[in-house]
Amino acid sequence: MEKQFKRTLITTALPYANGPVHIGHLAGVYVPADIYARYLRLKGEEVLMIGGSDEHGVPITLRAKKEGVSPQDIVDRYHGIIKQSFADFGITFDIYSRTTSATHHEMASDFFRKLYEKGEFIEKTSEQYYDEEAKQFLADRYITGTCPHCGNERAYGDQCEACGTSLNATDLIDPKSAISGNAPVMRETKHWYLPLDKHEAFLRQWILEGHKEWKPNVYGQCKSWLDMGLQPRAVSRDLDWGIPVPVEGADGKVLYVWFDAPIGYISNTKELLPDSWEKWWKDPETKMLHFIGKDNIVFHCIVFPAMLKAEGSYNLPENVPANEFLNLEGDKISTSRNWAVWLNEYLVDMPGKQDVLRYVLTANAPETKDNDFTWKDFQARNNNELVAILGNFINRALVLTDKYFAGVVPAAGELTEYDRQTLKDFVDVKANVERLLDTFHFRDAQKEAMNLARIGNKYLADMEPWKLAKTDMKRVETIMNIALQISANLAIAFEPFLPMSMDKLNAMLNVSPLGWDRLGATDLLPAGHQLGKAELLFEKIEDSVIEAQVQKLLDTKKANEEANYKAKPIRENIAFDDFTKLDIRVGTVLECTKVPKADKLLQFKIEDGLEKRTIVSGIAAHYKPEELIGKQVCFIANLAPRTLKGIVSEGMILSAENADGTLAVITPEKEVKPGSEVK
RNA sequence: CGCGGAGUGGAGCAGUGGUAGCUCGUUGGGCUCAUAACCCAAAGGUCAUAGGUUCGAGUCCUGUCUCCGCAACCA
Repeated sequence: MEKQFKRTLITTALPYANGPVHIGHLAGVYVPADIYARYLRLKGEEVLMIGGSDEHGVPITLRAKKEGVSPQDIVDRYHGIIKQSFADFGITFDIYSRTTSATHHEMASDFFRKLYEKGEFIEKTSEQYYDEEAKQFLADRYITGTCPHCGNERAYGDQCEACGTSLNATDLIDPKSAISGNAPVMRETKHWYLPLDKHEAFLRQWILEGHKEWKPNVYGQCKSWLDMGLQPRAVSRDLDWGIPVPVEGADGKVLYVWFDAPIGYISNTKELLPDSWEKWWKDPETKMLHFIGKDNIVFHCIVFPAMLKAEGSYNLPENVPANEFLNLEGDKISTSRNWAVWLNEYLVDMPGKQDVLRYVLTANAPETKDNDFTWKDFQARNNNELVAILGNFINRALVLTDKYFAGVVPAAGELTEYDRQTLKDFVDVKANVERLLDTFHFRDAQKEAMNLARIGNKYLADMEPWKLAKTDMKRVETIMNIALQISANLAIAFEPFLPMSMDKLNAMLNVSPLGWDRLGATDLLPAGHQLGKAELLFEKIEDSVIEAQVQKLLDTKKANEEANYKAKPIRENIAFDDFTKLDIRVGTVLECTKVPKADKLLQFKIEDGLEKRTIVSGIAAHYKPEELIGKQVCFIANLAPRTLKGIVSEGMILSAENADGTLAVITPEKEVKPGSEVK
């Protein structure tokens, strides 16, 4: 079972280049990957860490259009910001490239062509919306129209952002092309599909039998997909931004982003190592790991391996240590709602505190379930752990040495039993940290490293060298020697986690970085060694700083809500006859129950003055059934019936909707006879 | 009976069969070298819930409830 590998290839999820990166990205993917990479490098192992921006896909083209610039301008901007953020946080990519690179275009094209020539694709023709003036097919995001649910006239073909409903392009009333503004027509288009079903048996064996050691969330989701049965997935799109499908008769078609993006891992390796990249991808002695978030599990465990397997010459990942999501102050992190801590802004507000964030995100990493980032917790971990335990211990050791020995490492004399026990604990720390890192338990590994500082604090407290200094300076020499050896060990143990602070510590100890194999040694600092200048490793963070960050979040949230609120423009005039076609009535709610197995639906029995009628309405999130019984509501009485969850709904209850999506049903000001017309 | 993850002391989290643990917080004490930091001790949990398997269950099985993500659903 235990395979031996010569080298490790680490890939990190490619962030999408239509915005900066935030703490969720860092916590879920890049910090753990970087810790792991640094750890292996410290051990002297051969390791490569690959990253890059994902720069194709529809959202980037839409954003470009909105801002009146080219897609290339958009990706250039965010690729730059993202790359800088990673560099600032000490994420040690061997290469951070991008999917618009020439190398990647060539690699992805070649990959597609090889699968094409091997007959690994199937071709299918289907009908999609086409813009005759712009002469192109329209992706769902390129179609706008009236939302059939809330009447929002600017709903997209895949989703209405006003009511949050996900839609099919064909659901939109009065669809319009986002490019020309014209009504699109249906036209046939051909696409290539990767028949995942063909690889199902292999994947089932490979994952479910061969990789039972994968994390439960990863294994569980793979099993779920495999048990549901895999379907062919389209690998091409009608779009002009992306990598052209490299076969005859594919004009105007590009590779679908999820096909092109993971190949970016390969391209970036090749860009870095044009001559030896294949060793990293095809030599079975290379161990490949994908660091990703839970949203990417299916692509990295099912789809990409199927692609690699179909191609035939590549390795498959050995493990996919996917993390869950990080929330922020109790709410889901959201780019569109600006609910995030952006890395580039953090660096402005908290200069020099990259390691603090790295520490907090690791200490509270969403390894087994979604976790919550709060500023209060950030402050507590900084002040109570980094400052009080780690920083304070280092400071105590150095200040005492400075005071008694003018900053020169004293020699250790005869060891007491207590000294020996303390030194022995080092060795255990090394073994524990290694075991935890080897199994991707970064949170626990960091905690174990922190234990070393606790051991140090306890040692000083128990030995009380400041008291002995009055009577037994010889003994103080030994004590301080040991305290300094602990400090030097800390510099090694924390190197993967807090690289910048450990650089600082190394300078304070006046040593160059020590290798991982030296961790646990008790002679890292020889007697007579002159230490550098003592500084504070970490600083306390005051309440006011934290309050400012919380306020900033609340402000942006509020500003966002207000900026988003704008009464919708009035639609074009209609003839009076059009209005009279609508039969709006008042009815009394006789019964109201929740529709089982549907989150949003309430089922009503309405007294309409004729025969009672049944209406299903999607307002369960806003009203409890009993709140509405006995009330009068307005409804459209002559809307064609429609079946929802097996119930025939005979009309539509009218309600007014706030910008934030909350609803209020429309009720007559005085009670009227059921069935009264609304005019 | 849609799929997956999760429900453990005040907070955040570990813990996949053998005396319930960690960090923070709280309370009391000690120390004073140190960034009012450090050290010790204590209080605090019927491990969501009901059954079952077992000599023994937080840990395995079954039912129920709740939360998160995905899917469906918003006439």
